[in-house]
Amino acid sequence: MDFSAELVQWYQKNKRALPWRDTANAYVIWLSEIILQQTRVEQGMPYFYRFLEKYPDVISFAAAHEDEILKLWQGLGYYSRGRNMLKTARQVVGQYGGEFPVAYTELIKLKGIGGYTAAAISSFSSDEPRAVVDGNVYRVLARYFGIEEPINSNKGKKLFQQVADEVLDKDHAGLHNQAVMEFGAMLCKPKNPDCAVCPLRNGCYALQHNKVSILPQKLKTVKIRERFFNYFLITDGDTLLMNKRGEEDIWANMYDLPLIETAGYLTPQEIMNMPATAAAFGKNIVMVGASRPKKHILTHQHIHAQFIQIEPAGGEIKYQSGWLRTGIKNLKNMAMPKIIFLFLNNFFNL
DNA sequence: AAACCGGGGCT
DNA sequence: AGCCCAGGTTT
Repeated sequence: MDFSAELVQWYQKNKRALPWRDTANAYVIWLSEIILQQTRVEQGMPYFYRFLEKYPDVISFAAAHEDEILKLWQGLGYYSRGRNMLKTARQVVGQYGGEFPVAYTELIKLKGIGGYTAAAISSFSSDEPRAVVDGNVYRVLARYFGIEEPINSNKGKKLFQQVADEVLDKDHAGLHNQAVMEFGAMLCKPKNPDCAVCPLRNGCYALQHNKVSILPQKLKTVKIRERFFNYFLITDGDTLLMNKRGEEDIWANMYDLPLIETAGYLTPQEIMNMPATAAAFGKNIVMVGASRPKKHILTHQHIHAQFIQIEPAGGEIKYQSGWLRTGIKNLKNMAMPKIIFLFLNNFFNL
């Protein structure tokens, strides 16, 4: 038996009796699908009943006031779903004569209906062969077929939709779609799936390769640090003060300039007034120039750098670890981050 | 591609 | 505390 047939057989034996199943009424299916977006069945169920009782068809829904919809939606979260539903209901009444669309290409045009919901409504109401891809489908496909592409990358989304379309039973699209999702929700759960009793265990890549717990893969959004580097340009004849960076941070072991990092942006004058500046370079220093802030973008960090030229270069400087005086003619042999090289190259005409 | 939207259950 | 839920819209 193939993938789809196994799932459907499992589904027919184990499915929950849910009030929006066994209906072809696109309005009712739409109501349930919007409510169930990012929402557990148990949480959405009472709302579904309340909405259906108060608005038994799209005509009555479209006639509601937004305040009434939002009040009935209260506690469910993602309140734009309720507002979008009202827009869509009114559009269905105005443009489709109150006949809720069942074609994917029409449904996808409506507010609050994306690819998943359009596929769900069209397949459930008219068996249009469109594969649904939701959180459950990602999980089932990733595990069974061993797909390691992250589900939240553009490449991954395309790939999973493609695989879902390939395994779809096009003659029984609605049944197939419901089966995959129910299977993902009830058996192939995110944590502690019931692999021991799974009808697909023999063909499951993740189970055979001990990868159930790591699939599906998801790209975690790396938070970008905003950092503010205040560099000091201190020349003395044909030399300048440089800094060899340590092992820990970005640009490890490369050269930049003496640096005071701040938590946020400060103007050059504010930097000059900081006690840390006087402590490093002496009390009698004077700012003789400053660059505009420059932004340098790294994968995980945005560096906001500015260059402040100070004088005199006298003996008050307390050399910190890594600082060294270098001949300007040596600069061309020193490895520097691009933002430093660009500045020095421009300043000294290297 | 990432931010934003939300309450609630599970581990 | 972090992940996930029958995702979609906006920037």
